[in-house]
Amino acid sequence: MEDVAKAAAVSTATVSRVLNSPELVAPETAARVQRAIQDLGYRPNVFAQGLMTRKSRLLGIALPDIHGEFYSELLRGADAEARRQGYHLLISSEARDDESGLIGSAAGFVAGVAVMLTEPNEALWKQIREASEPFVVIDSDIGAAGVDRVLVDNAIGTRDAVDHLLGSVKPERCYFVGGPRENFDTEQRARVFADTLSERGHRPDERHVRFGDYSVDWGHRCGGEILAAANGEPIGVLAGNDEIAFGVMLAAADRGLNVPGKVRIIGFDDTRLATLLRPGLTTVRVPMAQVGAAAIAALIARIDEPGRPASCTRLPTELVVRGTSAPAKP
Amino acid sequence: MEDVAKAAAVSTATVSRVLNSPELVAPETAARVQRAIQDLGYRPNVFAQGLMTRKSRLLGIALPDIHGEFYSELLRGADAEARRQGYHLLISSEARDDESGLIGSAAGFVAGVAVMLTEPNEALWKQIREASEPFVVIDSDIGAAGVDRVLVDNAIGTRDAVDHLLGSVKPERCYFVGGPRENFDTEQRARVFADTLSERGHRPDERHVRFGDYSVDWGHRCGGEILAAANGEPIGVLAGNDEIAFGVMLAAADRGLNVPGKVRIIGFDDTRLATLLRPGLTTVRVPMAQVGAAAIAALIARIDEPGRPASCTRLPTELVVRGTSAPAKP
DNA sequence: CTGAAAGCGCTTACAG
DNA sequence: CTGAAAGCGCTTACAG
Repeated sequence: MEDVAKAAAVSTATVSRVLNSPELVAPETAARVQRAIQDLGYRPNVFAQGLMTRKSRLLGIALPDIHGEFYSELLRGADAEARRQGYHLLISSEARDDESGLIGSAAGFVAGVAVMLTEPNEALWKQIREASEPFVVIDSDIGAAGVDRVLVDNAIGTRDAVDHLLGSVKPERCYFVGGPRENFDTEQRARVFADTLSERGHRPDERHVRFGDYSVDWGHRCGGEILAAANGEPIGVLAGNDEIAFGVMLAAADRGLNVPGKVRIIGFDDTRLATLLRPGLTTVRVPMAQVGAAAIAALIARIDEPGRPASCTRLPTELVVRGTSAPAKP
Repeated sequence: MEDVAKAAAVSTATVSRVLNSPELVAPETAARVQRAIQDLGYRPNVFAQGLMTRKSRLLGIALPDIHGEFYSELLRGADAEARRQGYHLLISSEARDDESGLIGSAAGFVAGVAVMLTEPNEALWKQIREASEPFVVIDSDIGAAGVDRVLVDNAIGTRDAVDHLLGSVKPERCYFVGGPRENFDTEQRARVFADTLSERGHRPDERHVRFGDYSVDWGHRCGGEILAAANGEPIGVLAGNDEIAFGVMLAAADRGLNVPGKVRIIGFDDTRLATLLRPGLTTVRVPMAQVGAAAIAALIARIDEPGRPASCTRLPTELVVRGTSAPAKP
């Protein structure tokens, strides 16, 4: 920096101003300094900057140990947005392990952090509320006392999926096979599933709304039970994610039941798996990359303007019709 | 820090020494300082530290825009190792885009960076050689003038896979359907495939060793061509990755050819897909999490001891037999 | 074994 | 609009 100042025949203060508040510098001076910066390939020292300004261009992102594909999509979106705004992304996959995970170890390190919270976690929420740096929470709909949040709007996609199913299946022959009961997304999907059916005059009971985990195995098992009890007319299954949906497809195959002929299946997430399966899996797309980008955008917005009211971004989900479901109006 | 010094009735220099070179401090003094640190919840300022020492506990990792699952597995391994050694991981998914990607933007920021390089990239290599911070290269077998590398040893798994195929298929009826020709892994897998067959007295020609891309589509297409030409006895296919293998399975299904009865198929990577398919996909497991961990370990080793000779870690691959291949000795 | 002091490279009131 | 100067919180020779 000293060299730049010398080369441009100004003080280091001016160089600093050119970089941080160009409006305070006379245009000609600024130009001269810019040129010197170019010529000398000067890059400000991040540590010195951080030491003075008390804030870095570093953002943390903490994810639970979720399905690989989700993870990487979200990260990709987050990274792209961070980069676009001149920030770097620090990752941590231990949102679940150690409570003090990223939050503790990156304290005072990072200008803010985005945490994904898929299940209730009071301990973590407490830390978030007490933390000194800005936080944004992904996927958690609760405990939102003034904390920025980014959510997936499961309602749209779920409603469309149920309507789609009802185009060719009776309400009483529709099932929801979800992930863990505590999982925010599964919970919301289950609720909207039940509500939508209710509006059609059929309130599903607990045999029709099932909870388990996000695995092929669970889908296979639960699908098997459902199919064993259901004979005759076609049934419809909305799964909590694509893997569960695939499990249900397997259960149908076990019984020689044609999909979509006898069983109409809809997944959730629109992962790669959905496009690979034959027939292709009808599913509800969740825009994970956008979720990541939105979280980072919200975080930076808060850093830039700490006083702003807490935001809540809701990203829409969308039904993607492929081969495992019948057309809406047969 | 000043407060800690005061509380422990020592100078800040001593506090610093307790933290960085405890062996230089008298045990009792050290204990006193430690206690003060505890009591006050003191955490050193990372920026001030970085400003003095010229190095951070930050490591960069740059990955090409590869398949989600790979990406996240590698990252998980890398993150775990970094954390274990008290480092943080900064990610960048743009190893491919902008040449100056992570390398430029994180310069002087990060104590070292791990880059994954799956194809020749002279421009990137040049930057790596000229960079001031330590680098370790993942997956690239070339241009290794004194640079630490972490590689996957494709030879073991490929050889085992071919042997496995040859247990029930004639050498002249074995095919390799690879990814991109320039891809280091595909190239090595193809070479070992050809060599192993040659040792068995049959040197395969270009009809038996094919290159395309890492997609289901390519596997489907290429598998279709191969199966169209091959009738009668069973054939064996080693695919460049699991998705290609799945494409070949699809091609077999198109023609009503039983797998593994008429077509024996082996994939590569052992992704989640391999376990989801029916029949389960026989495949060669690539330990991605370990690759990530090894890269970080090598990077830290170099940071700690800049003079050490360049290391080259080779992680073994392993054949995992599932349903798409016949038993070795029928 | 410990302390006083200089300095890392920046930013930012404070004067002018 | 610009510069001199203080200071951010640490580390590290240098003395003792």
